[in-house]
Amino acid sequence: MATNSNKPLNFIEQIVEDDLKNGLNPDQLRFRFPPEPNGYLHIGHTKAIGISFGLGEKYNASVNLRFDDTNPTKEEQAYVDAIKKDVAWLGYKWDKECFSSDYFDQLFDWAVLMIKEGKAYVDSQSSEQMAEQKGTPTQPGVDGPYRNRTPEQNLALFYQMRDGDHKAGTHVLRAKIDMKHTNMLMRDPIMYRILHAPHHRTGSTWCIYPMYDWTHGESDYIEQVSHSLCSLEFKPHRELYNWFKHCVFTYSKEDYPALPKQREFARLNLSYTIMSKRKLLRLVQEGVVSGWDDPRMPTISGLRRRGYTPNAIKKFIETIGVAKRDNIIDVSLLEFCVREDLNKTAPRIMAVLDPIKIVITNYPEDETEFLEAENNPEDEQAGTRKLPFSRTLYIEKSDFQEEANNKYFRLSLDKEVRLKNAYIIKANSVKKDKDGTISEIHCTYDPKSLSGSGTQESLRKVKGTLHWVSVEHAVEAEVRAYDRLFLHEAPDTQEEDFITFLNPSSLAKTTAFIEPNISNVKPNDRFQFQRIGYFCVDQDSTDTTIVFNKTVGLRDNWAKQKIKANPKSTQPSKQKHERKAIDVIKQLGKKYTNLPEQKQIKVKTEIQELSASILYEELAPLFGTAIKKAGTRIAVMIALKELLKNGQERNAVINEFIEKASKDSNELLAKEAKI
RNA sequence: UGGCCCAUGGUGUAACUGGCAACACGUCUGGUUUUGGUCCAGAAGAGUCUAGGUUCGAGCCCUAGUGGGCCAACCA
Repeated sequence: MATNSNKPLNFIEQIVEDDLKNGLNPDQLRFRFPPEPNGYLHIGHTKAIGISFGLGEKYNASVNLRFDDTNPTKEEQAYVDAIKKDVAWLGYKWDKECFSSDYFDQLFDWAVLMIKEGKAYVDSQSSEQMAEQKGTPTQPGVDGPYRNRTPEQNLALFYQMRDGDHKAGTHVLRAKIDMKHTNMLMRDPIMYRILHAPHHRTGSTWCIYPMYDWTHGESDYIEQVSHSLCSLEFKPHRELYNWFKHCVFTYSKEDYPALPKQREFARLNLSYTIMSKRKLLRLVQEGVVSGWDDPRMPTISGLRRRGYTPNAIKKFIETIGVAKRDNIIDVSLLEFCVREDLNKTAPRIMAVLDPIKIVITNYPEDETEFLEAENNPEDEQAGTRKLPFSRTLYIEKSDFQEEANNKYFRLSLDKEVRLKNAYIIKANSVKKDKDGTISEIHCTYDPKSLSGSGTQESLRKVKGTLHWVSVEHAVEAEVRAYDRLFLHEAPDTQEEDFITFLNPSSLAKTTAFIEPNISNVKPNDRFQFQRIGYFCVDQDSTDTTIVFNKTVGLRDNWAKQKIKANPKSTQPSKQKHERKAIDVIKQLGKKYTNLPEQKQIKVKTEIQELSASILYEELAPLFGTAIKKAGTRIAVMIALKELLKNGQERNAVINEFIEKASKDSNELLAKEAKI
């Protein structure tokens, strides 16, 4: 596998490398992505997917897709299917498709062994009672009344639980660990609960279901996963993960010789959006969005429908890195990644979103010309197409102002502008409605200025180039433009209900006029509407109306300039001089390292004395006692820091110090090196 | 009155395990351009949460503090 040797390793890769160095056989490397099928995958999952599958690719190791399906009340086959579709769409290939429910028998057998060993017991209290005995993070728990049932009693009850003899909530199986443990999860965690609910895979076979902690690690173990990677909030679970892991290892080390290792990374947070399945589900259920695949959703299916590409998403995940500190990544980075990809691949077309009519008065009434246009200037293979041009055209309303200053590169009266792939035109007059709104712009064109014709006129430079579309030939289409779903940068972190931060105008539907070369488009086809942004064909398109989703706008420096107030002040760093002085000392130290060992001690003292004495001489007048007391280099540091708070001439003083110190020290070093 | 984790430009990640804090996005300049896109060239912006300590030398090691996060579901 081609590993990027010059790219620094993230801390997880570091761990893998260390394990390999310490004797782990590369063949034993195995990873897994373990979603619960209770919702759709979102961009946050993509990070987890990218980490585990990325490791799989890097080390040529297999990666399982495992559905953590231990809670039948929340899980559905439909989610399983959606998840598989999303992972496959991203371009990852899993080795085995696994289900935690496949291990229910094995888990049960192990639980029986644990009961026999006295490591698990049946508790028959209410959840409230158990919660009370559990204590709090700051207070230890106490043992419950059923904690010392005999293995025989426990076993009998456990079988009854399995056989459906008890109602939900009456009994649970608990691991017997330590009710006073500082880690709450170790205070006799529940392993099984009774749930008379059908499971999407095991049907009504079971009425007891294992809990996350008593399933996840064991599933890793059964699949012989080497590195079980999850997000930071599972860190406290690691201790329990290891406890269970060692229990089952004693029962099955012949069958499953290797022990998995759980490691945790910080999950992804994206600005202006939420990343919790529960909250996303609420948006769907309350009809805030049209579904899990609404293009405003941060779900993979939403991003797909919005026009994002797997490449763009992968690039994004690669760029954000992996670490352990909380983070909020700005959406602008995601947007950069799609633009970068789409710029290279999306064919360009002309589309006018907010039209105003122009009439080219010196162009023949019923003539139509077909002009040649490049499909993608970034891709020579993309070829060209023909664009119909006629006397009456639409241009963008925002591309015309009756009067404008010369910062405005677009069309205004008596000014010239080029129509992309066509002619240079000049605006002569406007026609207005009774209420004063402009209904038509009357222009004249320069017939010799046709793009690509090679004439002198065609080579003339004009400031602006506009996109346009022939009124007669244009195709109408619905365009859906999206904005961030939330107005708050981090709606997840706020006390208030996240719903209150919804952006009321996150969706804007308009009718656009588009060049006619779009008759054969199909859903998911992506285009660049020139000068506007990237758009893709939505699945809602019909035979009569095409629907486009706006993926992302082009970068727009013009819009920025208009908004811009004033840039920040640029203050040079105040401490430049001080830093430089410190660097000199460091450099002297470095050179000293290169000396033979016997000389180091001698030179070291000399350097110290030297720098101290220089500073003393130069700075004592300014600082007096602080410096006088100091006989070592540390005093130099102190003095330099003091400088920060004092007089004006310090820069000159320090400059002198730097010069003198380096000169003298270098001489000294040179001399010592020679001797 | 606990345990665990984390702290580096505006954002996100680096820093070869101690040697002049780098990369990407974003921002700003200039150039090219028939997309105010792309591309090219350049700039500004942090001295690494604070205070001590170890060291010739600390973002990296030690101590204490501060700030943030996670942990008390028969959820995962």
